Amino acid sequence: MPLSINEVKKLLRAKEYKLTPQRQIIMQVFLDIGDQHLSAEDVYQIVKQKHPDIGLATVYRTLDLLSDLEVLRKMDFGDGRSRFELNTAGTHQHHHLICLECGAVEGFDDDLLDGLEQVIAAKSKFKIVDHQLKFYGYCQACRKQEAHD
Amino acid sequence: MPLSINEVKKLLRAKEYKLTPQRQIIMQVFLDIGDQHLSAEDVYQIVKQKHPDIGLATVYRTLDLLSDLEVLRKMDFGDGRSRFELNTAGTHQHHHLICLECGAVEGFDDDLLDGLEQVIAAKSKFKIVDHQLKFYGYCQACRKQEAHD
DNA sequence: TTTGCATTGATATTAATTGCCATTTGCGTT
DNA sequence: AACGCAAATGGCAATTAATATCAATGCAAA
Repeated sequence: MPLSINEVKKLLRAKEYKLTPQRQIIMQVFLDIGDQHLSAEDVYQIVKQKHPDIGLATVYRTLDLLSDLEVLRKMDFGDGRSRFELNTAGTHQHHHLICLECGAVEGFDDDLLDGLEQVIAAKSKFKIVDHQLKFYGYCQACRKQEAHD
Repeated sequence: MPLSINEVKKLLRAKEYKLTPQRQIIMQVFLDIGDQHLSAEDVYQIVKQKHPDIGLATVYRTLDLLSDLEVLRKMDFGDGRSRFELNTAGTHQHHHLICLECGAVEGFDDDLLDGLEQVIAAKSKFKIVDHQLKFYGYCQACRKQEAHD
């Protein structure tokens, strides 16, 4: 499902939230930028270019809200700040390769774990609704510069 | 390999580090406590009971050092602070179930992904050295209180 | 013992995020 | 179309984890 602003609006309304201009502007950033992951500060900088009067607190609040709605997905790459990206769950799962040298993050898609959720759920008492998989290693650029093989 | 203080000492010496009393005390916390994950603050509080003169900065430095040595493993559960636990890599991989309601974290072991690393490595240009898998859901206690099924 | 260097502990600092609150705005109701 | 009110916003203060700084300490080798 290629998420549109209107669909986001419906999701908001369903939980008694409003689609304010600020929320729309922030949402549009993700729709425009595609499958990239952005920090709150990233979003703030992008948004400020055309809308200098938007507040950083609003950016944080909106990102949290959109994450609650599962429109965005909040991620943590271990560098102290959260990243957000469009949640494309349902179609395929998005995972990440993180370079231990330079911190670069590369995404990749795979469905291999969909079955695994049920296995784990059966073993534990958890009702599992989502999962996140991260691989750590060395990216191509860093492998060339230093001997990591 | 059931890690002992002596093995840690060897690892330290191999990289020209010393096994200071503070480092030994902090390491012992993890050896005593078993497979639990602790935040830096947790470790600080535990250590202070018997050794009130130990500094928080030393705790942070030691946890980082032991993580570099791969004696500990630094983890992020998305609540803003890092956790550390004994690294049992080599035997089996340790993963986590995180409750979205109360934040409880439960560990579980599984080898299912060992083969997957090679598949991903082949598809990407990364040299993969580690991975981390987290499942999000609702723990048994929270499932009883609210309807999450 | 003396010198050198890693380590430590206290404190200051940084940086991300959240809290607070007065003001504004969207939106259903008149 | 104007009203009323809760929701939302923006600016800034406060919080919190983590790191940097630096003088003092302590261990190891000469």
